[in-house]
Amino acid sequence: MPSNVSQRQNNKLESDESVRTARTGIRGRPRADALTSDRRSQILKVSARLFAEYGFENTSVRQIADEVNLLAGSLYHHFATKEDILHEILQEPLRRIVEDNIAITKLQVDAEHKLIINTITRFRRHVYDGHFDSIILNDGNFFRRRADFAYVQKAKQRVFDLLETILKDGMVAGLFHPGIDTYLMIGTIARILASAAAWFRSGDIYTSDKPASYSFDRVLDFHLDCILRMIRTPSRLNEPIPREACERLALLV
Amino acid sequence: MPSNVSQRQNNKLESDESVRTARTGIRGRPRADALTSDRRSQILKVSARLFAEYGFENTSVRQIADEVNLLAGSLYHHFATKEDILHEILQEPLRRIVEDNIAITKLQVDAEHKLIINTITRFRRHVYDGHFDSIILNDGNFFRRRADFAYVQKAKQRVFDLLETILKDGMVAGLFHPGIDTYLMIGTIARILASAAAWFRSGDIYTSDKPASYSFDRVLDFHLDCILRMIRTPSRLNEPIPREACERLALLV
DNA sequence: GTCTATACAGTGATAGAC
DNA sequence: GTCTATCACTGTATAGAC
Repeated sequence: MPSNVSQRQNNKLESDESVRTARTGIRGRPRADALTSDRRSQILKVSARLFAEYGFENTSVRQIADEVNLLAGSLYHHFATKEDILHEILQEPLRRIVEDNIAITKLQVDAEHKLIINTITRFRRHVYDGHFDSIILNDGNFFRRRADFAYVQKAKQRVFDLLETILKDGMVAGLFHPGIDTYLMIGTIARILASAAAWFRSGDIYTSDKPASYSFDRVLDFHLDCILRMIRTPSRLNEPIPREACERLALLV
Repeated sequence: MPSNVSQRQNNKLESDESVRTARTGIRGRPRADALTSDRRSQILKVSARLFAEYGFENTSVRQIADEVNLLAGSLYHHFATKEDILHEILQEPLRRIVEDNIAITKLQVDAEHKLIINTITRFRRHVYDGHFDSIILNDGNFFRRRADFAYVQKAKQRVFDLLETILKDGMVAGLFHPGIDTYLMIGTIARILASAAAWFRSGDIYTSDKPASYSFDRVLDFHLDCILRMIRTPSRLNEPIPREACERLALLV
């Protein structure tokens, strides 16, 4: 899954032509099979990728238009402003976060299982909603400055609230060591998962003697291990991590 | 130290006027006491702050010029390009990283002490070279795209190399548990410290029931504890963290 | 639904007067 | 060392023809 998306092809002429002929070929007859009203979702998909790579403010509407073979002006038939595109990109991933949290809260398992399931789920989302995740990470300053994007912070808050509940429950149940500063630990766990997923997506290789292509599962296991070491009460450190059981439950989330 | 720098005052007219009178008042007589040839370092300081807050690409030369009470064109008497300003901002913090690494390598202490000293040093740099750190973090994509900034990656590599040596030594010495995947652990530790420092600087408060103003030392202790839990061989988990001894050595670094 | 054409503010950078 | 004036370009966005 790790990939390097670097080549910013300057395919203006080439693609302009190819598509123009394609379009003329079906003039007046909107195909239902392919991407008809899909212009809209096509724009969303391309924008998400560009925003993730260059940042929202550093992506121009011309760049977006180029990649969907439109002229800049034509974008404004589909969206009122560039910011509206961003709003719509954020909508679904944010909804998923809320749904995940509700589902995990309802589970009838102990705090450690919930922690593991939450970790699996969050890490999966971070990795597979990669564009969303990059945007949230890279344009964090932008979202903080702009009041009309405050709902982004609200979703983040929900994630923190769930983690807080889990940590406190686990401490009461004696599963986690009693000295945990939940406030600091919540932030630390969240940042570990987000930044690890960003690394995993980018496929960044920093050390020479490990060309290393790590699988999703291996990276996930590593971080589960780290998090449980930070949190478990020492006497429980050698207990196995109920990975499979939690994995099954995580799929239902 | 945590602060919120949000207000981007639109004081163009106001400051334009006030300064113009101030300058006319001392026309022709450059004061030696204040900032004479300091124009240059003043520009660097202001630029670092702006780049850190808005990102390099989203900061305009006019913004910089405004804040040092110059016109945009005049900046080009001091620097050839906007990118040169960035190059110079990066120079010193990067040099410090290299020096830190050399100093730590030379220390005659065991791997765990080195790990702790390295953690203290890195965290301190992250927090107090805050502008540098924000730039590295926020404009990471920019640096990765641009070959003429490759030296940034090189410094990062040195940090990783040192951590790798420490981890391997500690495992051989039986101080750290033997199963550590050093490659993954290096990245995880580095990201934990960088992202924790970014959080600490921003003073971001995400949970309602903890208004919490954490001290530098408290946050550092928390992360030292987390890192050692992840790494120590279980039987050594209850040994105290030699904080003071390492703190003294870290000050010499 | 897309294109042509354009408005208009902002961008990094330069030339030459003072 | 700073200012004035300006260049060539890119930024988001709009109006109206097809």
